[in-house]
Amino acid sequence: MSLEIFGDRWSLLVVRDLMFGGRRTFKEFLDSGEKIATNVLAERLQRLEANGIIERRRDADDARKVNYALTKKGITLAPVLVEMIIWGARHEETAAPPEIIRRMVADRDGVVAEIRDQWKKDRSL
Amino acid sequence: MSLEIFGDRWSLLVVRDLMFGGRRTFKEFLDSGEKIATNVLAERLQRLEANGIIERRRDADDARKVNYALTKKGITLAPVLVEMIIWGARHEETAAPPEIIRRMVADRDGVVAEIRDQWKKDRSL
DNA sequence: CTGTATCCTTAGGGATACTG
DNA sequence: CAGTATCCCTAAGGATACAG
Repeated sequence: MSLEIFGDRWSLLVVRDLMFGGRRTFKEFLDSGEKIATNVLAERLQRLEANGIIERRRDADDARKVNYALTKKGITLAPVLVEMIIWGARHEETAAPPEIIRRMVADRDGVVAEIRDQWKKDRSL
Repeated sequence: MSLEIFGDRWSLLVVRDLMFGGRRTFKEFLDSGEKIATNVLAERLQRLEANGIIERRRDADDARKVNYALTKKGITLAPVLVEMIIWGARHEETAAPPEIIRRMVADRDGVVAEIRDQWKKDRSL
């Protein structure tokens, strides 16, 4: 089963950050609010890469930097993540849900389409 | 986050069995293919009940039997589960996907609606 | 910055026996 | 049948130091 991805808290968070959080570097993931250890993050990034969900490339400008990005396969996770987030928004008391989440609730498929378009743009740079 | 549910392999499997597998008793969950230990299953059933996802009732006929069922909140997980299953079907080589899964891929919202209707019927018995 | 390498602790979970 | 109760053990993960 695909539970390797869906059944894992940390993998889900990394994909979420990549998909909606605009985060792409090791450090950015680390600073994502939730406290993840460096070894754990490294292990998950490897696993996600092995599963073809993300890919890593060195930054063109700064050779020390590494950028992670969702692969074509990875971006297909959007509908699942969006559905999870909608569910969460409906069943937990969030003071004021961010704009993006309100839009998901109102127009799920529209937001998924946007996410895909944005990914294509970023990718073709 | 709702990761208490989504981030847990066993919880996901129980909900799946309840939603699509027609399983409702402790023993049926145990025999679900995946090998889950009795103590683990018991713990997850409690947790899911505490979270308002499932409810337990004694069988009307056989007092020794206990039936589990999705609550109103639990059934709202259908779109998420369906989306996960569709993703899985698309990215793993399953020899011959069961009918229900083929229907999900073809008509996601239709299947979700059916699941809900079926739940209502079962519930009003 | 992007990780490895260790160490150490704990929770999760398998196996099994047993109870109401 | 539907769980509890143990025991035991391993793998996951937190903390921290260090390296390329």
